[in-house]
Amino acid sequence: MPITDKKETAKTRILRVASYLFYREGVRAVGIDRIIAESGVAKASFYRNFATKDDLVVAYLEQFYDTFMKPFDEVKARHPEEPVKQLYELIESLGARIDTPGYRGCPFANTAVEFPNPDHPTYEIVMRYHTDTRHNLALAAEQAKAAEPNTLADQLLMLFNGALITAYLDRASYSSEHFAHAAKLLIQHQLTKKA
Amino acid sequence: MPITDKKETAKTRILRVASYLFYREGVRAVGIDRIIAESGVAKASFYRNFATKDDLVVAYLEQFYDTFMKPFDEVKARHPEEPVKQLYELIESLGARIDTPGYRGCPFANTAVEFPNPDHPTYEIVMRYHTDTRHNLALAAEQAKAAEPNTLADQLLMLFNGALITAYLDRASYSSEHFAHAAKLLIQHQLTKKA
DNA sequence: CTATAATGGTACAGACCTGTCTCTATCAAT
DNA sequence: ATTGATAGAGACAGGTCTGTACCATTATAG
Repeated sequence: MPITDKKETAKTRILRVASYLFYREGVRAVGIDRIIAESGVAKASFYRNFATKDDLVVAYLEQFYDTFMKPFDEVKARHPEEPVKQLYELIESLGARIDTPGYRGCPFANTAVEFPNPDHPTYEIVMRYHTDTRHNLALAAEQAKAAEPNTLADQLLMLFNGALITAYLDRASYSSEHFAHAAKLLIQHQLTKKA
Repeated sequence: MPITDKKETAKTRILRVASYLFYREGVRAVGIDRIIAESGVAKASFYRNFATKDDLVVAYLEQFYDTFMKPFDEVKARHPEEPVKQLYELIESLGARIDTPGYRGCPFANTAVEFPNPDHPTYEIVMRYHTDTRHNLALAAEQAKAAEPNTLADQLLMLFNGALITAYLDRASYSSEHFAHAAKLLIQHQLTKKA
């Protein structure tokens, strides 16, 4: 096996190019041939690293899973004893992600729209992303002593998903300030409410 | 030209079957051959009524456009002098739509995900749906004397889109009560706030 | 230097997709 | 009954897609 990793390996190159194209143009719209051409890789090399296109799509989502979950760990580490601050920073984090150039919506939602069949290999990771996100939100809400942590988690998740898709559909009608303001309103209402 | 319409014409049959399949399985996933087979129509008849598949997709979205815009007219007619009631009934209307069996997300958002290219023929109607919805919300917010009508419209649109996509991605984490409650909270905050 | 593993290039098979074409059958109006 | 519009059935072309096979090339390990 190779010791040096100076040159980017074929597998990582494929995954990088595929992620870029899948996210920008959609999974179904981007064919294997295009990925091979733009990553400068042989077709055989592709199929040696990914048995099927679906396997590549799952790997693409796994990457985003890590990216999307990291903020939860980060805010927990940064403010271990301040759950409300955790929630607020999660809001900032999502707003920043949306304001990033090249933003094209939520890759999990997008993939679920392209492959609605629960038998599809992508179904599992989309659900995992969603339930984990909801679980983390509920945990923070509970520690923040929200009156109804699950209600708050559901509402925040709804608003998060709404921000993600609205900013994608029509940039002009989205504002990170309006989003953050609405989210904080939902949080504050749950904190001042009697359980 | 035919006088009687007793038998469903080929065009409406195609559109009905295509709408069902496009909405359930996605536009790219459903081919012309399948639509022809399931609507019991000849291929020539199909292309006599729709020059291309894209034309059919646009017709499919036009149908949904009417469906999605109707509630705005209805609530306005029902409560012409009560804009807050209009907003509340719009919330109810959306919740009811989501709770309908066979619900599979927002057809406009779904199509935009499948065809992100602004040059695609579907782009225009998706934008039209979105801007019209936002405009109608802002109008009601203004008449309700919201402190910042455009802010409220943006936030409601975000929450509406979020409810639509969240209910699609994970039915278990969606609740029409939680949605309605969050929406009413945003409205009430804008009504009690000083301009 | 040699052996081994990873890679590039490319042709190809089989399926599916959109769209065109021809021919035949039906049906309503005159 | 004849005519003209509408519709069904299906072959076919040209392209694209996924996935396989074969062979030459490069680079690294021993």
